[in-house]
Amino acid sequence: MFPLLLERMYKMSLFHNIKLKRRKVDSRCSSDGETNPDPNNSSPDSVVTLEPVLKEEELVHFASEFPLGSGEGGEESLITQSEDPNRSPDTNMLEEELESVKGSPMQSVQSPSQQAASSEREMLSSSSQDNVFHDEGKCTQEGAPEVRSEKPKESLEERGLDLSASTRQRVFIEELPHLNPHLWSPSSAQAYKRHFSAHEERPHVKQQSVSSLRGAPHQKMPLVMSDIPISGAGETVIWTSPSQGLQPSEQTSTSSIISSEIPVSRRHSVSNMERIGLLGRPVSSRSHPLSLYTSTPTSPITSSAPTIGQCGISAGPISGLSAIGNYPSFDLQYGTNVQRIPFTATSTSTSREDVLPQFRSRSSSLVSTSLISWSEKLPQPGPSSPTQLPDTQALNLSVSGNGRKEEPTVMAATPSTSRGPEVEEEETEQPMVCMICEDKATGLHYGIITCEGCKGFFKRTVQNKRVYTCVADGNCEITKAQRNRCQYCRFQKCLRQGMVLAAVREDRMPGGRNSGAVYNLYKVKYKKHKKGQKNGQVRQEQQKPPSSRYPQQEWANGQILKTALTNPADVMHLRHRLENCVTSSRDRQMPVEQALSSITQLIQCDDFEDVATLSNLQDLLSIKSELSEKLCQIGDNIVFKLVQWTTRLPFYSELPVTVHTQLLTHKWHEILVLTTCAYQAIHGPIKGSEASLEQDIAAGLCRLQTCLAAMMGRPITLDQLRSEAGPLVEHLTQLSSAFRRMRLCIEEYVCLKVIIMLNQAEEYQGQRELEAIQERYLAILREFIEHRFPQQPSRFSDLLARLPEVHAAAGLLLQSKMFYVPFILNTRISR
DNA sequence: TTAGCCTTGATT
DNA sequence: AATCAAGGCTAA
Repeated sequence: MFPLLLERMYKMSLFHNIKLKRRKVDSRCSSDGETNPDPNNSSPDSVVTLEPVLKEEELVHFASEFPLGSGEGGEESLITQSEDPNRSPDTNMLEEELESVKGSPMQSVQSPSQQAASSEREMLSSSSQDNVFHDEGKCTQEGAPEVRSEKPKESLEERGLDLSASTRQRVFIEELPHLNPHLWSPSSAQAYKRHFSAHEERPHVKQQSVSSLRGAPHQKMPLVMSDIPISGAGETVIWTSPSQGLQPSEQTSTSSIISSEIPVSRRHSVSNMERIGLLGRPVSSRSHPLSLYTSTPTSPITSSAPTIGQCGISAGPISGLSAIGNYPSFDLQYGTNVQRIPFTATSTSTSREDVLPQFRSRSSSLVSTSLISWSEKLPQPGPSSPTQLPDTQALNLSVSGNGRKEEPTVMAATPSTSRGPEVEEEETEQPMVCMICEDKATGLHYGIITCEGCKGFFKRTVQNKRVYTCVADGNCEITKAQRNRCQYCRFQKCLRQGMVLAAVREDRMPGGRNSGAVYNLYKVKYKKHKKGQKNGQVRQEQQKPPSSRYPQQEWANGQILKTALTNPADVMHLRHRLENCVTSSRDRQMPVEQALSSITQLIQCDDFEDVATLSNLQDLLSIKSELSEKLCQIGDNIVFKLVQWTTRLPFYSELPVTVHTQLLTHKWHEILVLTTCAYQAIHGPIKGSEASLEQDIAAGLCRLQTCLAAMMGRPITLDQLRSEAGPLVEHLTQLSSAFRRMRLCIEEYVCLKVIIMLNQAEEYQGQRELEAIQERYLAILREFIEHRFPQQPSRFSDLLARLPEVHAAAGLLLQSKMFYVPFILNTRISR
């Protein structure tokens, strides 16, 4: 994996060079001399000395021992970086890996500091385009705005954020045991494999069923989360966020592998690549974000009474940063020992066959490929998630057993149409279909596969900074026949599907290829690129959001919102105060262009349909697998998408991973509720006959009944369903209905989502930081609403007033542990 | 304004 | 030389 990474870095440098070449005319590319303020800077000296090398241990981070977190905050390093004495890289394998990525594009491998230094130049090409917005209103004729550098990056410590070394090494999802479905059952690694690295897997590996890898059979049909037994040797994948603080001295101690693989002459380039980076994610957290856990049973499951299928993320209390401390409770709950096993080629290929059977048959290179692919996928921001990639595409990206790569075929279907198993594309050359209008596609354009028409449309829109308006409700269908009816919706779809603004060249230079930075934003990679590169990790243009410019006002908003979220009873009072705030701050509004641009960013981050629906529900219903497995798949899905979304957020890099962890920990269920209900409201069937709420609820229960019966393989009475899921369905339906009535639009939804997540009730060190960001999005949302719905002066506060309902429904969801319910309620409209 | 076809130029 | 994804041109 190591050379693979290096090769990628080298590639990055090549792309970067192009970029420089292309952009050097731009005089604004100037901030290179900026010192790096980030104390996390893992390699400031590498930037200066152009010495890119990373210590191998840093690149190949394996924790061989994981203390189970004794402290409340788990402050001791959770990941001990130990050299595995058994680790002797198979040279052939490594070379295979290297070979397999020849010609591959760079991936974002960057230290946190590099990010600070990186975005300036790279963002220039997109910054002005980011200001294109897509609603009525003026367009930004002034041209490119300056790179947002008015907010000098304070050191994170100065910002009161915990950046102790151990904290920096903290695990991301690892800190969310209840959020981490991998802690639920042994099937997790397999499930993650499906999600993350199916693209690279060899077919024969894919075939392995999870259950066949298990030990003892389940004692009984698991129905509730706490019923899911972990009764066999299994494994759980945990994301880790390994060390970020590489010392320059360490970095110079290049391993022989590095020296041999990267000619000295290239190191400059590699270093440049590091420096420019892509979207500013730490090298280390990118490189090896996971390790494996195994679970072995120590006692029979102590189950609660059988009840309607519940799935879940731990039933235990949500405890945020002290999540590590949850592991013991997890153990207790499930009667298992959790043994952490480093996920390394050596460990999987040598002695731990019994524990990691699913990887046993894989070559170490494949394991490392998976590892790398994980690391590439997880922490990088981008407007679409890898889960979007159809499994069939993943299959096409698999490598053959001897490590040689097969030519990946670009899928032409939209994520929504390509998810199903129906899209078998094998060698048969199916005509490519435009991901926007389904016309005949002519290739990859601006990051996705489109027809000439949509390509040209996108180009014209961006180049001319055109602004469109939808005369309807912003949900126009875009097909070949109708694509010219609504430019607004067409362009929105372009963004949603992942077309990259930055790919439209400011300098209009024809020909050539795009820079790596731009290329890395692509959802689909160049056909020529080899399998390892292809898993469409799309990153979004990283535009440093401006610092909060409205401290007082927004602070007030934040306080009000917080109260609203925690004390629903005060909504009326809050609404009144909010309205005061809104009116009293009119003179401080952010420019509408900025608001719209930020919203566009959020929309790009948010793969709405993907996050709001279960793509493989049909599979879940039909496949004869154990219920626990199905539930875990759902859980995997949920968590993965949530994490993906988080990492793509524009402000992701503004907060330490630990904070994001905390945010997700506390808010995942509300986000889930908001997402699914908003989806239902926005994309659901138009209730022409104005079905009553009761009818809607009844319909939802019926659907639930059907799905559950199919999943569980036995009928369920409506009474049982009603008693156990009734209130939840009611709440969700009510919320959807309320959103639908007010015609919630996607712009509002993406803002609300961020606002909800950033609303942390409890105090902690970085509170102010969060509030600042939240307030920014409150201002953005308010601005948007005032602009888009000027005739609805109370819409902003009305919208916020829905949040307590989200809170309540989410509470029910958590309580019920039936996290799939909102998805099932959505499925009839998603399929 | 759209979209099909052409030119361009870096990469393979 | 072929490929591919940029931008350009122009008839409709």
